[in-house]
Amino acid sequence: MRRMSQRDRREAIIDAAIEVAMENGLGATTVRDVAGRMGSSSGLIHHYFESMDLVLAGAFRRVAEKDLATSRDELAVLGDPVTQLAHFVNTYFSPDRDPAFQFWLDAWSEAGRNGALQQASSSLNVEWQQTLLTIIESGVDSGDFECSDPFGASWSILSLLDGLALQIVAHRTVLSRAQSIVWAAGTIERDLGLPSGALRHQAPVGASAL
Amino acid sequence: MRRMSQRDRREAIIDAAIEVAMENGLGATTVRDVAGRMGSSSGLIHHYFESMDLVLAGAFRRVAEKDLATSRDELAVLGDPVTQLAHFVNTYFSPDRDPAFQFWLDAWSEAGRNGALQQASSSLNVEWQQTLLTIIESGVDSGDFECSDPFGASWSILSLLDGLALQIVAHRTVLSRAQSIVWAAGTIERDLGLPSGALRHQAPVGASAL
DNA sequence: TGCCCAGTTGAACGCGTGTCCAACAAAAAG
DNA sequence: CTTTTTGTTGGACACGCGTTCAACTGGGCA
Repeated sequence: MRRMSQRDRREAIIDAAIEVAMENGLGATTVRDVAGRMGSSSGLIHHYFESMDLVLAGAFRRVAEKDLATSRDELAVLGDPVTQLAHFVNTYFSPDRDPAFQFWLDAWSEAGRNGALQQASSSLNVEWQQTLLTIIESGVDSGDFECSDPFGASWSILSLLDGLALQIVAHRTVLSRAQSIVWAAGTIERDLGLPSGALRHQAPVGASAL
Repeated sequence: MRRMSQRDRREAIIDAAIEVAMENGLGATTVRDVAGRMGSSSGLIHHYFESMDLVLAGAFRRVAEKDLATSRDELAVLGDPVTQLAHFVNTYFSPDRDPAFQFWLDAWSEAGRNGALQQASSSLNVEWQQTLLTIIESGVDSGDFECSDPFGASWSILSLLDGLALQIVAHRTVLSRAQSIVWAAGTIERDLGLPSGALRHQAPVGASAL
């Protein structure tokens, strides 16, 4: 196996763990599978990570951080809060995000039994909520939104979206993505005092919304 | 070990599986643990269930069905739709339901990999949604609620509640139960054209709402 | 060129897993 | 009181798990 620096090897291990977890689930990701994916021996993993739990927490953290960063980058180039929120809602159920969302489901389930995972999961959930909070606050400032409790609204909206996404990813055919967008948009518009349809006036960017 | 009829033994196995899964989680529930809890040999389980996956799916189904039945019984004795919905929202985050909700988290996570679990999980989720739908429809009929899409509203409200409950159970301290009730009630009131505070005018029944 | 140390190996350890099945015992049928 | 049926036993099997560690490289420095 090609030698690497400590930094590179740690990254490579996490990369391999992500690939395996995408196929088998976080909970079913084993040391040997990760080593096999890397093309290395299994002993190598424990030379860089104290335990397998830390590898899994690292894998989740990386996937979730990248997903969040992508979302923030997309929001950054959009002008007003209404457009930003519309984009947020219209892309939340994109099939592209399904694998990352399965990671979230695994993390929420495992959080009670894996301390490192719980920490990663809860802190990243807070970051998503803060992303939403920033949009809402700027919308209240600009007069686009009417909301007396932006903090509560950010948690409510995120929870609504997560609850719907959960049905889509876990149960596949119970809810359609397009339908979920319409329902979420309606509830959020009422929550923020927006006119009906305000969050749906543009097609989702780069996402097939079936 | 005392002999039982096929029916009783199957029930006893599921009972024992539930007890174990309450402590260790669905995914960490083993044949030997279940047998030990029953005080029987481990071979007995496979005399009644083709595989361990079916035992776990059975355990989830039983817990979720009982939880649902309890909720429906409580709703049945309440008069008007507003009171029913208020009860629904005020009790959804009760600590009593935490163990059952952890079962849901496990089921949602495993659904993609355990067919029997996915079927149980998705059909029971639909039953919860239908419970909500019945309340909403009767409220629309009685003129208490204003809602053009009761079906969509039922899914949105359930998803909002699940999303909040998920934070409470998986992350423990990120959100408080009382706060979540207030947020959910606010959003639902706006969704159904209720006056602000309509769903919070009574204290939760038999639930410490910390 | 030769040494040294960091990166890497892979077998071994103890334990746990689901599944299987021949043997056993208790209840029911004759 | 036998015989048959049926619920139950518990060890065997093959495998997989996370973790450990002495032995083994191979690249960079002296």
